[in-house]
Amino acid sequence: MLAVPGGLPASPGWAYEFKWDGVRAVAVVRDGAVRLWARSGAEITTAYPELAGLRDVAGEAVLDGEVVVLTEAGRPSFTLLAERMHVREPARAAHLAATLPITYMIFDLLRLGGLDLTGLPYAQRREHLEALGIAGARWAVPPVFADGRATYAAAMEHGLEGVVAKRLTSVYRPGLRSADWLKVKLEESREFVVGGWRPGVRRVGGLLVGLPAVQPGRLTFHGRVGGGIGAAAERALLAALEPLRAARNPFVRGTVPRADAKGAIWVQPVVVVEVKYGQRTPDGRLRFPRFLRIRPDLTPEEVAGATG
DNA sequence: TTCCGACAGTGGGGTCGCAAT
DNA sequence: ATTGCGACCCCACTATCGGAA
Repeated sequence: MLAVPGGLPASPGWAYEFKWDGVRAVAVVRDGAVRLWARSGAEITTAYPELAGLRDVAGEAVLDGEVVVLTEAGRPSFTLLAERMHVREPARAAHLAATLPITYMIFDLLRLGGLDLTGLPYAQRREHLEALGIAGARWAVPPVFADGRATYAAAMEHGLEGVVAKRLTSVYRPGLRSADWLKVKLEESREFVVGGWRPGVRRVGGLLVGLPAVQPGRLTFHGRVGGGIGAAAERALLAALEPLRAARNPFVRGTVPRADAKGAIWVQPVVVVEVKYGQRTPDGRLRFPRFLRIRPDLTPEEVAGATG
């Protein structure tokens, strides 16, 4: 069951959980063994050997949750988890389980003792889940809250990805994206300067964007933006960028990875665009970026620099 | 006839493994 | 040894098409 993007519900009758930034996983505990499945249907058991211990706590059960890697600050890091996601070789997985351990955030109980619980309302499934008393070094049942605004504020304070609101009366619908679960993400939008673009299937595939560098007239690279460019926006972007074609790369030397520069058409760094995104990666790139609008009212000088 | 929802397609940040260069 | 590419993970958004209203 998947969540639909939305805002905080105003009506009562909802439970609020933190949104965990990791990999969704269903755990099947049966016959003294634990098997894990990804959203795609692929089995991912061998990637996370530290969850084998779940066999002792749940009996016969099917659990739903999110695999995360917590930083020292206690915040999930998808970037760190990425190093573990693809590992299938047992020896390497065991080594990583010791050096970069994951935590399984269990937030739903789909089967217990041979009984299907998906037809029960959320509130009752949650009661059964909590009654299991699951707690361990590598897994947890994270808390649920009744106050949406307070939960959102706490997520913001702790630098989490957002909040998921779940209707208390809703049944579990496997594989379905349902409005009974709403994900309310913490997002930012700000202005960047366009330093080039890459043609794609469309005329404008993605924009290479950056922020003014210390060196005048140059940019530090912050990633590519291709999502959110509709037909009208594409026309406007081409009209603005075509006259600015430049022979040289306006980004500070060495800040644009080779793979990003491939096929790029450079422009004088003049056009300012507003970009919406989730978070930034450790090296400053934008995660889930999408184009919002051109800001013809702003000049690069008015866009805060790379440090701001 | 119009509207809406599901779906495919296009774009993004990543890692890993393998094949081609 | 490097580069390219697809397979998996996370995703947002647009355009399209068929069915419901």
